Amino acid sequence: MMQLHHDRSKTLKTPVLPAFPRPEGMTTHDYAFTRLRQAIMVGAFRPGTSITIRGLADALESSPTPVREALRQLTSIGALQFLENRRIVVPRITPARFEELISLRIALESHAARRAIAHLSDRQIDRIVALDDAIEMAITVGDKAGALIANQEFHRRIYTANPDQVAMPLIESVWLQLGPILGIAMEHVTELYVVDRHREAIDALRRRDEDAVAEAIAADIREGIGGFDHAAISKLLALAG
Amino acid sequence: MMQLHHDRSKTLKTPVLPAFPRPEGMTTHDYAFTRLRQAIMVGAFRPGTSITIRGLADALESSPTPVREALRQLTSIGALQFLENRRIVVPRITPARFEELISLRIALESHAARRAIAHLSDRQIDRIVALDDAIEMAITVGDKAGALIANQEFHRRIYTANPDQVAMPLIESVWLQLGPILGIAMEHVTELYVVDRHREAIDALRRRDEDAVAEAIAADIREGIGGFDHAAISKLLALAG
DNA sequence: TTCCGGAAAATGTGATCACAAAAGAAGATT
DNA sequence: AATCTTCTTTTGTGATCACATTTTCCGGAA
Repeated sequence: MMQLHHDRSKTLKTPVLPAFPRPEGMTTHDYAFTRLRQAIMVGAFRPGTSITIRGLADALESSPTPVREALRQLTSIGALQFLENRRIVVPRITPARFEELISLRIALESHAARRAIAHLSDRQIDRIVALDDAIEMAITVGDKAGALIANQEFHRRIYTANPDQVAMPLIESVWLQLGPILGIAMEHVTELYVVDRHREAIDALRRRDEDAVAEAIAADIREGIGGFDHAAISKLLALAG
Repeated sequence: MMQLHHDRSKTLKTPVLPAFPRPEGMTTHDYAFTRLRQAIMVGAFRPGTSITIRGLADALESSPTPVREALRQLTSIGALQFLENRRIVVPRITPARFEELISLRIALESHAARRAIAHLSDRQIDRIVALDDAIEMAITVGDKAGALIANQEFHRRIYTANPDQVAMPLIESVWLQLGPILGIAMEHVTELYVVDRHREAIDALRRRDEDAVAEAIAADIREGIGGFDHAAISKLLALAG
């Protein structure tokens, strides 16, 4: 494998991806997929951005085959879209679609939280509290991306406590679909609010109170990214073409 | 494009897929994806079945590249699994995982039904009733696969009435994950029950009664495939290796 | 028979290339 | 200036091949 390949040495039009080193033994395809996925999840792409296979292959210093596979996978989970004319784009979001995504997030995540409660040990809950501290730390430092990732990890840690859980991939699909608009929002919001319902969720977890946990998670989503109303989303989308 | 390629003319170990003609203009990749997806959805594959890229490429009379893309997409939605040793298999199901999937189906589909109600016209409801008639017809004739597909179409038709709906792909992901065990169940169930809550759901739709619709859908799932309890699933899985 | 080791076959991976379709650029026509 | 036409470039698609890893097979030793 690993033959030489010629760099096309052109100016890359492809957006710069947050780089991360390629773990030993990871396939080219998997690397491309993971890196793209991460980039979309944290809002590195704008809605409507068009992607080219060869451009990405050059950026990742590989060839079209594994990149195309990665892009295809990303379309399967709603992160990208292959249009009729065979162009590849980051899906555009309408206010209505945005509201559907938020509503779906609430349904999925409150469900996942309920199913996880029985599996959460006190020790695990302590580790989740630590994560919440990390979030507030990132916020005070002003590290938006860091806060975002830590926040996702906070939610993920709760839901995946259930070893037989099957909802996490679907939840992440929704996160991916919200990624692009999240990127826009982050740019236009100068200061980060510290309003979250994490403490409330944690208390409810400690009490093993299903309804309270579900309500705290729902409120957290509603008041977080879900807090953008119809008009705000329209404005954001207009600002970013 | 469309160069010649040599048929390896061997006995194909790959399970026979329900054939369907390739629509004009559809790419090889898309054809492979659609056909495999359909096959898995109706239970044509057993849990644990292993798949090979070249085998499928031969069966579909194409080459590894587009087939691999299709398989990769199917893994993204939980229909297949690439193992560590790079083998591709239909995921195995444990009773606990089965229960999680059913529970997730209920959460997702009752949510999708709620969000669809406002968009359903009386005319659309009439068409859904016709679909329900088709299901009962298929059942009396003994056409299991037909009944299954019509049943899925019944659900899909309701949820997709909402034009901004985003849950359908996730719901189909869950259907795909249930497909293999559904295939086993269909083999070991000699007679088809006609117990469904479709009439109840339709009446609730007509009344635009959100809670009643959600409850009817939930009951339909619980008493349908969801009706298999822990013991029954274990038995089914044991019967089919 | 059982277990081990090495050869042979099968299989996933990824780079490359030819092809077709789409997009973009440039010039002519209205 | 706007629109259409033609040529060039870009881009997605899919077949093919070389390579590395894994699996399978088979013969010999315990």
